[in-house]
Amino acid sequence: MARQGLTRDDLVRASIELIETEGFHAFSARELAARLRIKAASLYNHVRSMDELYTEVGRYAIAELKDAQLAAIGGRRRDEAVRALAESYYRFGKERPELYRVILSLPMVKNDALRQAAGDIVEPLMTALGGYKLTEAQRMHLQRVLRSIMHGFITQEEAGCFRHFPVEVEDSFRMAVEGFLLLVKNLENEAGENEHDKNGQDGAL
Amino acid sequence: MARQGLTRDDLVRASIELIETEGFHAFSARELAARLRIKAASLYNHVRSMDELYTEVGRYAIAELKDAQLAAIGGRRRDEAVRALAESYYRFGKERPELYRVILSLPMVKNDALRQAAGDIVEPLMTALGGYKLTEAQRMHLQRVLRSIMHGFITQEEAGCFRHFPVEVEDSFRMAVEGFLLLVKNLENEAGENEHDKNGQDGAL
DNA sequence: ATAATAAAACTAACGCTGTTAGTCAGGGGG
DNA sequence: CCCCCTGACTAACAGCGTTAGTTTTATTAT
Repeated sequence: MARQGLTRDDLVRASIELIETEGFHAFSARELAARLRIKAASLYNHVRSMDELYTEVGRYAIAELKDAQLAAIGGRRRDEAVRALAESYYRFGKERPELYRVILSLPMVKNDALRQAAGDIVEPLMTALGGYKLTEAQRMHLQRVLRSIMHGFITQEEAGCFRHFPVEVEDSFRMAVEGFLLLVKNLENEAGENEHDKNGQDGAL
Repeated sequence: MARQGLTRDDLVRASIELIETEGFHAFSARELAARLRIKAASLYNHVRSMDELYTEVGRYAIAELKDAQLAAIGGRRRDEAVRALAESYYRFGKERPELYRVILSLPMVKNDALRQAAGDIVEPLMTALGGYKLTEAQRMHLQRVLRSIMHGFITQEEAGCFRHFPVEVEDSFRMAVEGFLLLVKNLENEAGENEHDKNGQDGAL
């Protein structure tokens, strides 16, 4: 009615706020519209579908996560960089669970924008791994390993899978990260040995 | 109409089949009812809610996963047991993705039946870790670590997060498992050293 | 065998979801 | 100044889970 000059970006911002405050499940066309003092149908003047809007929130979430990770790495290198990265990832999942849920539920497949955004999550990881003497292939594998560890921890803790044992989840997580560093060192050492006897790609792992 | 003598179990079975064949998203009251040649409202003669039915499917999925893991362990011990367990977990996620999705989406929190079922997933892991010289607390932590790795890999691969790099996902997974074994051995050795100088709980990790 | 009861199906409806079509009003450019 | 486009509106559709109330059927008891 009052023609308040809403933009597509306003919808995205309102969606983010709605999801972060009221939670994942509260995201609906009519609820979002109500917050913008608009009827649900009017949303479609700015956005093609609710899905598109949700995807936009996902891109924001990914960007936030990426920034947090890059900030965590800062000037750190090697183990310190990895530890800081892992901790920031873990914190993001705990402190902004709804945003992280959005990332989880994004169907990265068959969506170009999201596929590109997924690359944004990879980047800080590859940066953190850049300080080690590794092949590019090893870095790719290790990036997946570390990401799986971090991702696995957050989702399972949030799902309540970690409540049956009376030991601290953060300690478990730290142990996982230290284990990862062990693996990295092991691969580094193997490479060093192979430099002597030119054994090529057939390391123990 | 024809009173075909449907049982609650029939609904669960039909739900499982519906989800496994048509996929996660196709699970709806009316679709399920149609397959049973029944109207949606009639489902409520056998089940309190769709949520309850969905939870039942989840319990089935967890039981299947547990069985697969126990079978994989078989008579194996230590590293062999862990490798077999990890591989069977990974296979389950790839071969029955819809069932695994169900497990993922179960809100384990605030549901006693599911909390108990969650314990079923832990059991084989603890069994596989039983062969190592570890404290009970270490086993609990390590169980979480391994579970996070396996879980993280499956979910991320299914979400399409692993497509940006041209290296085999299975190789990454194997690297992760071998890294986990490295961690386990490291903890075992520390324990051995501490037996000499009675250093107590303050290991390097 | 027949009457009573309980179980399982039905229809109709409610409130919610995303979405579309068609309508009306108001501000900016020719 | 008028026109027109944009952004709002209302009404409606198809789908969702779910409830109430009704009818049919099968079993059980007399």
